[in-house]
Amino acid sequence: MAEELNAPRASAEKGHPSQAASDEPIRARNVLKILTAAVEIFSRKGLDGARIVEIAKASGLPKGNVYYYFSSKEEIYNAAIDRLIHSWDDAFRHISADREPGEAIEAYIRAKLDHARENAAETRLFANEILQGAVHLSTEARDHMRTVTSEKARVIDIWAMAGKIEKVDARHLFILLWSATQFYAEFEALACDALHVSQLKVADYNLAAKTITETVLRGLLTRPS
Amino acid sequence: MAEELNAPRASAEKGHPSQAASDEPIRARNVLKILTAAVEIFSRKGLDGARIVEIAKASGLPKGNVYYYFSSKEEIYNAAIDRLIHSWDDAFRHISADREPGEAIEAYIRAKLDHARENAAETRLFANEILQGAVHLSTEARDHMRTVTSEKARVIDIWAMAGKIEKVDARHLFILLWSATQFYAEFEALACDALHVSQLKVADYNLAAKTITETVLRGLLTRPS
DNA sequence: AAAAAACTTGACCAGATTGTCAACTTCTTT
DNA sequence: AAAGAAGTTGACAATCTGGTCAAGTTTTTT
Repeated sequence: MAEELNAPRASAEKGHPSQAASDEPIRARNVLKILTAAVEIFSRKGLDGARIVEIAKASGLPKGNVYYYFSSKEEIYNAAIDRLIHSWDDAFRHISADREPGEAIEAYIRAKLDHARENAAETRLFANEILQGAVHLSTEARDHMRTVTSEKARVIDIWAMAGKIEKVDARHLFILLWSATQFYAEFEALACDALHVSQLKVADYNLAAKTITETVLRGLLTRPS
Repeated sequence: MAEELNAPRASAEKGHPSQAASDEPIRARNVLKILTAAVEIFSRKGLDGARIVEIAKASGLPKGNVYYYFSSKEEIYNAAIDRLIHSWDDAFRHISADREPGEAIEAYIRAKLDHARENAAETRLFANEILQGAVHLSTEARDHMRTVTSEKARVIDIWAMAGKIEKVDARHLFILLWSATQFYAEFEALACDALHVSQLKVADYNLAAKTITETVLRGLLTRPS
């Protein structure tokens, strides 16, 4: 209902995928401005806490213009959330049965940390959404994450059965890795306090990667003793 | 300014610590009701996202009554936040130089996980506050946490110098332990999906403790090889 | 039991917030 | 260059929200 408003929007909603940004420069640019600002604000305040004037101001557009592209705050939020899911898979791709567990897990940790650092706002937004109970995550998105997790858990099991790593609960292991790699972006204020720095730099992320990798891998890899 | 309103409140604000709940049954009971409800709501929505009518409803008191005990939403929030800090130290007490690192760290992990499970709402509230930039954490609270962290980091260093554990960056190690132990309470929805359960039970927490402990300790403890 | 203090409550207010819209400007098409 | 589509904008309305308060009830004190 009320989906037919803002007619021009609909025409571009599921536009021909062959024609990208240059096809609709103004719309694409402004939608991007809005979503970028929205991710930043939503990631700190959540859906209910964010004020759309704040998003409008951060995007450099007047409020009325924001409503030209999106019909409600929820719609902006959902659009922002939808973009998060795909980033889930990327790092996970490293967990593959045909690789050696040591380098695969190290690569995974690095990829996760890099992603969190380079997409801190998105990472926080995701955290915020889960904190609130994942109410706005589509069931498809959750199903997808579940499926990928199961798939990758089997890789861990295969490595364990092959004697390449110690026996470990794969799902809890993933949680251990997720939590550690996302922490620095999500709880930057706390990490800064703990590390006695005023701002996380690349060096801090490198030492984080080293600490996580060494600690976990040393505990995981079987040794030819 | 405007601090003199609600006069009776002030009289009990810093009341004689010798007389506890039974001294002011009604006030103590209602303040507790409000704070309990507030922690639950704030932990999901944050300061700006929470509606005080919602807190009022959850506490079973009419809104006007809530304002009889607290003069603003911020005051409720700060009161809720203040209670979090002390729980910080409790688990940390296990990290002590005169204990064996293996059992000390295991006890620490267990204590942290237990605390997160038993105080899920508080744990989420803390996470939410840090996510938003820790703006409402008093500087004393942050200083305290920093101090305790430094103190305990030295214990790790002592263990490492004594050759009892591998060399590791103590602060990043703590972050690894914090993130893993808090994850289950903060991101329960995600953990449930990952573990293929609809609700976390004690058994899940036990397996979490086992996985974290074994993985980290196996990677940390030096072996008499 | 009377008075005072503590507590309760729903109605109310002012400002904030979401969402609308008509008039306007800019871009695209022909 | 004309016409139509797309985009812009500030003003506006309806609702929501934080916070107040006066009038009432209950509890405590004397």
